[in-house]
Amino acid sequence: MLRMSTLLLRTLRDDPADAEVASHKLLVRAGYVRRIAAGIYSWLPLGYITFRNIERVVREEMDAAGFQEVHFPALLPRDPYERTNRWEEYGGSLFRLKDRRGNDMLLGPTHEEMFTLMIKGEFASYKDLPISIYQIQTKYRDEARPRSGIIRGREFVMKDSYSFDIDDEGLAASYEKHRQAYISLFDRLGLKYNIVSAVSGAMGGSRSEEFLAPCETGEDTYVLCPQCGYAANVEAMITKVPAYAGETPPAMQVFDSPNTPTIDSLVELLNKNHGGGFKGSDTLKNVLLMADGKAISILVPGDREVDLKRVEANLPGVEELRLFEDEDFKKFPGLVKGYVGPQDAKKLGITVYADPRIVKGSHWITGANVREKHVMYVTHGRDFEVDGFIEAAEVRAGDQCPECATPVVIDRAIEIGHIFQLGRKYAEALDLTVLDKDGKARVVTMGSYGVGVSRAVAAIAEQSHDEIGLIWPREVAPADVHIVATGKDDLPFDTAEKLAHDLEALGLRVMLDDRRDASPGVKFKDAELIGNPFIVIVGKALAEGKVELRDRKSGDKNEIALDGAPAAINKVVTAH
RNA sequence: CGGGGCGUAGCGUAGUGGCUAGCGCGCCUGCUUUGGGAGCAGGAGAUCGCGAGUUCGAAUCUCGCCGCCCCGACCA
Repeated sequence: MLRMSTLLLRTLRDDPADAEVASHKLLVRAGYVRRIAAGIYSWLPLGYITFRNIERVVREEMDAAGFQEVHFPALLPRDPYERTNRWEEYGGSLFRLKDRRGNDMLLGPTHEEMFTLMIKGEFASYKDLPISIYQIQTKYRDEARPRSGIIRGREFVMKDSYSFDIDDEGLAASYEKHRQAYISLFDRLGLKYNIVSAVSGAMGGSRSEEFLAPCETGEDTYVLCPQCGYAANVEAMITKVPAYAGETPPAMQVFDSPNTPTIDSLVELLNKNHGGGFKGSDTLKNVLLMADGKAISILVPGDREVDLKRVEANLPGVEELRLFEDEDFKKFPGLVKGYVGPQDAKKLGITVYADPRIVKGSHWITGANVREKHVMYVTHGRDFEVDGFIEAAEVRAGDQCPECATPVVIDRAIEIGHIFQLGRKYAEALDLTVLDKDGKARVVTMGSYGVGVSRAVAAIAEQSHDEIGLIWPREVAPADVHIVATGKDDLPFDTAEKLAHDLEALGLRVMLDDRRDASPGVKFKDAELIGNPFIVIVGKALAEGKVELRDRKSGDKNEIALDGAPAAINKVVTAH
């Protein structure tokens, strides 16, 4: 039983000055967490109980799926991370340190290497596969900018699991098992979420989905179709465009366009000198990028910006991607800043990628590769060719859903889980093979799967609170029932004490406000702030032999007879 | 890493060169109070982030450092 009279807890009346988002403010005010350093928090009793409840749900669902729990150190040697090149690749986000002998060590940001080596150390046969193992571990990432309280910390707890299979079909099955386990665990945690297609990106796998918990303060942006439920990370959003059905345009026509280095200035000139009705979307924007030292041009409709994150996600293998700088223009004298067109790309030695909207046969107004001149009727397939299509343009609310063509909405969310078909990258780097039926060595294929356990505390708080405090789903709340005793004599306190014991005997978890010196108002405010799903008030109504039961979320209040109260309360609570 | 802001008691804050650094919450003591963050009286608690400098005098001005928050870049 949690007794308010002795709990290590001091609720705060004011929002902390360094908190911006609701979860951060409330978790601090209600006495769940305290900041130690940027992105590093300690858990007070209430916070740690809640945290462990979430951890327990995660563990139970992992175990139910048949995955085996293991545990690695957070403090790790450099060597395994050297072999996968991540000692370097991880950059500034890796906490590096040296032991007394000068050996390089690190605090694990994620544990692919260690898991791979664990399987390699124990197993060597296809008969041992498939297997999935997991841990619940503290991770360390020296984020450039920790933010939003415990949503994005430098130290956080993650459940990470890894599947090992002999072939792609096995991987697909392991992936699906994890997907199902995640669905049941997030459902149990009472989180609202969308499963969103993601881009596997630099990790080099194939299929990947994120579990995103929608909330305004989330830092991930994703696309959602209100009609068919299609959901995708902005990087993974697919553009579907019908084939060009218009007439074949006349031959290219160059025109003078002084002082029109931007799309806006070009459209203005067109409408002034060439009749009205021109829009930014009639023009073709050529955005020049340097990709690992190679010049590429991205073609998008003039009214769209290029989204570098999307480009990067869709250009696998490229390590450094940046916009053209003046230095780069010097190296390509044929490119005239502000007047670039794709017609002469071959001649200029530039690779051209087009947004899917630049369909074959469509014609555009674009730069003439000559200062102060543009061209119209520049036609894809006739006047220029592209080296490939790429998802490059920014995604906007109202863009068409690739599944059903309904206008999509754009929403924000917190990433609470990520499942990922890793493939053979780590197995190859660390030489994880097993012998197959024919006695031949085969590289194992892996999946990796993460749940942010500490982050889930904040995600639930974000999704489940009101102006006056937190509102926990029962399974994660510090207690099922928060009993408040009010009054000046012993009766309400003795009654509350007995009720607490009776409820515990029925299997409920109880928090009891047995403070004799606090006023009723303080106790009510604290109970509401702390956010247990049910509040029982033992006070005034005792005169009629009743106690009051409140539903924290709905605010519903009911008086119930003290006689038989434990059973009645138990019934309401367990039906929740 | 670029831009902006902030650092005064456990928390929230006032104080732009001049007396013993002020107030609210919280904390301690006593009395009263007990269904919506009680009242009165008394009290404890602050090297004003750290270090240098300017000055008769610095929380206040200058320089350096450290820390924290926000926007962006980054984020298996």
